[in-house]
Amino acid sequence: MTDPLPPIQTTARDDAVLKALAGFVRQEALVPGEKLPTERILAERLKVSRNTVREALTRWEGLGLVERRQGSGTYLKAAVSPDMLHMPLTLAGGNDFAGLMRTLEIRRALEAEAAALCAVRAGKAEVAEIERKLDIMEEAFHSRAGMSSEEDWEFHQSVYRASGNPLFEQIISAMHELFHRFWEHPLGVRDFGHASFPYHRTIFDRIAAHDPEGARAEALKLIATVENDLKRGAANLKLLDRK
Amino acid sequence: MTDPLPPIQTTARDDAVLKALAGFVRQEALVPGEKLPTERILAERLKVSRNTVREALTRWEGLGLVERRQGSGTYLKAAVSPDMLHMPLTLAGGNDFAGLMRTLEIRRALEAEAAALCAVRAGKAEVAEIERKLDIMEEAFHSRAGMSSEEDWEFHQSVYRASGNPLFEQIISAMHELFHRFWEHPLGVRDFGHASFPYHRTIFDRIAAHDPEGARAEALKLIATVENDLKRGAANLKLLDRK
DNA sequence: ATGCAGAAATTGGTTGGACCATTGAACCAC
DNA sequence: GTGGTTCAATGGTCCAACCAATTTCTGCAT
Repeated sequence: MTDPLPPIQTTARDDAVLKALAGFVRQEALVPGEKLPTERILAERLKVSRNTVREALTRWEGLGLVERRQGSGTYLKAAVSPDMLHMPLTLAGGNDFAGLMRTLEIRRALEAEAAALCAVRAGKAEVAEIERKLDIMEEAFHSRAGMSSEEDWEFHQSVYRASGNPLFEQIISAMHELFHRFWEHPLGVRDFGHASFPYHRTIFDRIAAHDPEGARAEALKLIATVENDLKRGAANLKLLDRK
Repeated sequence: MTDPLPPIQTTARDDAVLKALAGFVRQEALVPGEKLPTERILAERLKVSRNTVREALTRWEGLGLVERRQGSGTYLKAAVSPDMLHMPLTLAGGNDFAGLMRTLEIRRALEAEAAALCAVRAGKAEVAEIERKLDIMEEAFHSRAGMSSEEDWEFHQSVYRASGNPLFEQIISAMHELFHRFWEHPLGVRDFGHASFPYHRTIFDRIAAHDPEGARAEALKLIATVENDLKRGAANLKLLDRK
């Protein structure tokens, strides 16, 4: 189905720069965190203007592949391979309550599937790692008498990782930053997330028992409690508005 | 849990440009397809260098919000609102069989949830629209004696739309082109997708009956058949390699 | 008038050079 | 050591010009 006559590329300077840079990263075996050559050096070595290099790097920065620090340098932020696919999503209106509910629906979908896959695939090491995160979370919960979003997030991430499919973690991580602020001070509901607490262990139990459908069901229950909390929070806000 | 000392932002020129431009788009009520001011005009009006304008536009271009055509102008490509959230995803390695299976797992997660939500929310009009797409698909199936990926895709899209959450369609559409090439010539399996055909109607039945869990279950079955077809295809390829 | 080829204006793409702002390391005084 | 100071390196911004693709205008032939 490939176009038999692909348009010739007479000018694609910045794209060529990115391809060359991707090759460089691969050849030098750079890992996230390392610094790549300065813009001036790249411009000189690639025989292009520094502005062109900057446009290319701006694209990668927008994709979250690199991070630029003025005065310091440009650093690799994520693994880069030549056959990667860019999927820029722009979600309109994630700031209000409705937008938050929409993102939560996506999370419910992925959370349930990740838990099910995890129950099938997680080996002993992965199960142990999840249990470790679960213990840490429960410890934090009891000592501070409330949900801790940080430890909670760590637990879920360990599940995503053990699912054997890195896409789950990528997508949910990208969304996580989006509603992070809401997660912190969630609409004035004091014991936010309290109701979801017990389901973390039930999910783990189903995963450890290698029961995919059970894990899926428990994950759905967990998200349902979070949804209820959110709705309660929204109701609170309405009351406040009306006062 | 918010960082008590967030880093201050002293300079954010291009970001400011984007914000100003977003405001401009909103004020002028520009819709996708319309042309926005030239870089030179923007630079003059915003009192910044044309380079800065270009960096900002490069970011938007990378996010798929605008399209630049040399000699013609810069055109709005998607709706833009000031409170939108960008979620650039870079998925490594979607070209091989394993990558395809990974994307399919994401699709299974979203498909099941979308079907369930659809069963809850779809009104009469949405159900009718889905049935229309289903009829078209079945018609194409019988006349051509095989699955038609185009009509099949249309059906699923109508389900995503009726879910009431645009994120489903956005995410899956972005991934769709990823495995589109595979979808066309699916690994040498002649009756690819054949097994999934009946589940389209069972999904629709569950949606029309407003049975979310039933719809979820049927959607899971459908994806399972596609997964099996894919595995068969992979086995075929292995045989071919060995010959 | 009409149609069309070529000139001219428009617009994004690229270049080179300059300067500013921030960073981090080396250095120094206490 | 601690806290400034200096200084080179680096990303951020600016400017002015030119290139390349596109669009628009112009004028001639019909």
